[in-house]
Amino acid sequence: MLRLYNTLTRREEPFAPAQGNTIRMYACGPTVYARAHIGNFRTFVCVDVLRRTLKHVCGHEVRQAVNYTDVDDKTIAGAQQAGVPLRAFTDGWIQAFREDAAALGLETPEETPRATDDANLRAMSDLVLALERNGHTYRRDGSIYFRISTLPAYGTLARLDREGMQDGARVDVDEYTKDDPRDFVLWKGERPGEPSWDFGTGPGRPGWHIECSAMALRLLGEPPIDIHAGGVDLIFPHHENEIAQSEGATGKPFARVWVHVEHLFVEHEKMSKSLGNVYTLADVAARGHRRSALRYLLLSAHYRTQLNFTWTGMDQAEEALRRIVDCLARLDEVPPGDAHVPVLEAVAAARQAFQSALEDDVNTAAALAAVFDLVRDVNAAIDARTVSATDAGVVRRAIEDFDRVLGVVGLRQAEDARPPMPVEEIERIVQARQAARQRRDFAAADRIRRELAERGILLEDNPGGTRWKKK
RNA sequence: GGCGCCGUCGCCAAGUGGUAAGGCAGAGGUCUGCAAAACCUCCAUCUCCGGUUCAAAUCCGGACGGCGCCUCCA
Repeated sequence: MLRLYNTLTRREEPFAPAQGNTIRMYACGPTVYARAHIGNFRTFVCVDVLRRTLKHVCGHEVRQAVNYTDVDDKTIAGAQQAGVPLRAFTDGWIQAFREDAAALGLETPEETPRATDDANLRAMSDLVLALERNGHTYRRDGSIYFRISTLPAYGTLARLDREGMQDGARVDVDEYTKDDPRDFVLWKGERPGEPSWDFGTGPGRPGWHIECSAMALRLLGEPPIDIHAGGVDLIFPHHENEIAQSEGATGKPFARVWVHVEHLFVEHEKMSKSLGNVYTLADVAARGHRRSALRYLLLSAHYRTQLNFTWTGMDQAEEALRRIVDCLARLDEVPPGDAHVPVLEAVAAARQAFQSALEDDVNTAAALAAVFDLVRDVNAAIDARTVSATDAGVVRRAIEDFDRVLGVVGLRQAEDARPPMPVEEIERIVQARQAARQRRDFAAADRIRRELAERGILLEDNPGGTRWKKK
């Protein structure tokens, strides 16, 4: 059974869906005003692996919602600068996000709502009005605020200490007037030059926190939902406020388990525009790295530890992934025959270790170790000629199953299937080189290999023939 | 000021009471026309100091070092 760390209780807990076999999960998605960076994607990749673990290791159904925040200060400012309507502006960044997500092998969630869709705005307005009826709000200059003093449980998730947090804490300087600095806005009153909607609250636009509460409740059904996930920085105030809104309106707990992914650092520093270390997928690709290697790197550490992104780390990830893919390629050249018990045992041991690792709070680092243990055993067996095509199928299926969760091997294979030059040309050249080798014209053979290497293609001469692969 | 996390081999990273997984890099060897791939062997006592225990990287206390949150942020 899966054990998951719950931020609410600060401990690992056995996890099962509240009702039936379906997990209802919400994860906070991107604000679509720019290209998402690799730190954003660490969170999304980890949530993707959690999703896949729930499906393929635990055998649950998953109903997941991930939102696009397409209205806030940044998107409004961006649209104004670009001189295009807000919707057109955010359309472009949503498209960019989807491309990057696909390149990283992220599965598409069942629901990907946009905050500014009418159904969602209506849900937000209804939620605000429910809070108003329950006495949790006040109005000021056309805006509606949540009064946290009306909810004694406020601060439970973030473990806020009412006394201790005064000194040294930076004061929230908001353009809107609030009774208590920690009160937060639910609905921002209409302002010139800003988009505005009115579904009963009065004209304006939603505050940031309300969209997640409203869309989670609308799309995932009766609270509590099973899992709510996001980056650690969202614990406060975003998730704390989501809880306040949902529970203030419904009177029921909002989410059973809160999962938070630690931050990605770059060369030991927090990513920031002023340091110039905010990288996107395009930046990583421009350095000659595969998306699969980035996904691998993001999975190589446990999701609750800070992960330090470095370019040498990317190099190491490329090599590690190559080891798995090369092993798979060797399996293709194994002779037919019956199964060998030691191979089957190695596969069984790996499956067991892999599952245990993921059930232990999604320990991807340990799960990867199980994969590499299998790779070593299989390679040794291939050298000892004790692997048949029958065994190869068993091994391949195991690694395919592992990759249903990791999502990294298939990604790499797909990338490598698109070499920098036409496949037919590569194969023609390889054949020409084979002919040279037959004539024992090794000078020519080596020259051809060198030329291909310069064009990004590496050759491996094996007993069964020559294999080419992308550098 | 308050709350919290971390410090494991050159690099990355599991392990959280029973005597240090895995990956990358490195050294030697086997195989190979060469190379690659692969295999075999080698390569740490866990920041430091005390304490608890038959037994600690793992628990407790302290020191040093790094980091996060309390503000928009994945």
